[in-house]
Amino acid sequence: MGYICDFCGDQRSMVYCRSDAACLCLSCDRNVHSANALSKRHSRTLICERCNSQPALFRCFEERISLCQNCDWMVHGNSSSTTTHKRQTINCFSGCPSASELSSIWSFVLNFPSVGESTCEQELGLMSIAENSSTGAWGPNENIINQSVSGAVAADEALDIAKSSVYGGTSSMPELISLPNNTEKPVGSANAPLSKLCCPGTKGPAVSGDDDLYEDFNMDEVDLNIENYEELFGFTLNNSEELFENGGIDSLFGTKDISAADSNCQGAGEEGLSVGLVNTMQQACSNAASADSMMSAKTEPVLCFTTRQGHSSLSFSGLTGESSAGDYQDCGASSMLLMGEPPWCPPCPESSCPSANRSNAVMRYKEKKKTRKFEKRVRYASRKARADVRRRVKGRFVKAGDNYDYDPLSQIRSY
DNA sequence: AAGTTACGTAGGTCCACAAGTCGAT
DNA sequence: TAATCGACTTGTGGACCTACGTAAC
Repeated sequence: MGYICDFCGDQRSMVYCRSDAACLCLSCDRNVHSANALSKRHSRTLICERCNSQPALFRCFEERISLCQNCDWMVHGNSSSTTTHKRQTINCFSGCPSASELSSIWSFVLNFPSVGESTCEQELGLMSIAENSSTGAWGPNENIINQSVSGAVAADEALDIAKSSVYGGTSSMPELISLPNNTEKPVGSANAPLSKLCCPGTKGPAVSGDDDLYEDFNMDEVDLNIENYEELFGFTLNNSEELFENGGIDSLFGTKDISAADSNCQGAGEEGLSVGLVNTMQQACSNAASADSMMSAKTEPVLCFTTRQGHSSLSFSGLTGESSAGDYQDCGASSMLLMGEPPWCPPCPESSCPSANRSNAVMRYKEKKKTRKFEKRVRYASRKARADVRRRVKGRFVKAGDNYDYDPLSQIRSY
């Protein structure tokens, strides 16, 4: 993936296709994605002009550059001179838009090469560009993010963000939408505000105190029972720790139910806080953390659902300061969240897309897990030192003084 | 082609106990 | 507020066991 079109290897790539994990020039993009009805549904966006490998999420007016989540943070997250840069979210598109249509949604891109009109628009009868309409998406003004604005974004705004950023078109708005709100906090920021998940049915905007934050997500208004978790997450959990640490494929992509929250969560209950939480999904999303990235996090990641006095929130955890943003972006699945398209809101209503995404996710997960296995990190050297010299019976530790069949020091048996 | 068996691989579990954590005093 | 104490939890590695996938028959 990079500067040159992955398909023709000739032209400069301009578009990133999440489904294909490919960088394409506009011409190839049209060719590839006009091939069939499924490929037409691939959502694409511009390529980050900084790293040339990730889908861009924001357009910085000052820098005149399109940036992915990670690069956006690199550019705007640390320098006080750039934190106030105004930025516009970059919409995804699908179908086979013409150059002029692309220009209309990405007005900041001055010269779209003409790629000719394909017939697929007519065939499709619609084109699901996330337009800057007044209702379903951000208008130009609405798109502007000023980083000086802190923390949470109002629910309606978040909904609009999701609508415009996740996927165009009018069909199948997800029941729960992640907020691609990326810019406020760095990786592992301990006090990051809860990211908010909003639902189309939620009531009006609530800007932001912590309490308001909970108000945006009202359990009474969201059909979020246990049966819906699979729909919600794209997978179901039995134990979040199992999910993230042990990483059983079944627990991630399979059919287990949510039956027990992590003990870390359970201990957090106060004042109706049913399940505790550790960090925030915002952190996960803001660092382009994919599911498997989070799974590979080195410290106890937790997925928790919280309710407090009728207010609810949802959070992922597992990102710590020792994990750089780049760590989360180098994985294939990152685009899922980078695109503002969480696994629980498939971009297309048909079942084919989720299944394809799912198989891709499984494949990426397996590869990641394979690699991760050999990266075990010892947290306490002293404990390792003890374990290394401990006497055992068939691999198990034995009480001091008991017979043993293996002594790491002497390699002899006591009987 | 379908079913059975053998084999390899991956991951979970078990054990004891020092070190760490946390609440009570 | 700081110090101390006790109860509880965590983490560590090697061997074993089980589940799963693949190949051969």
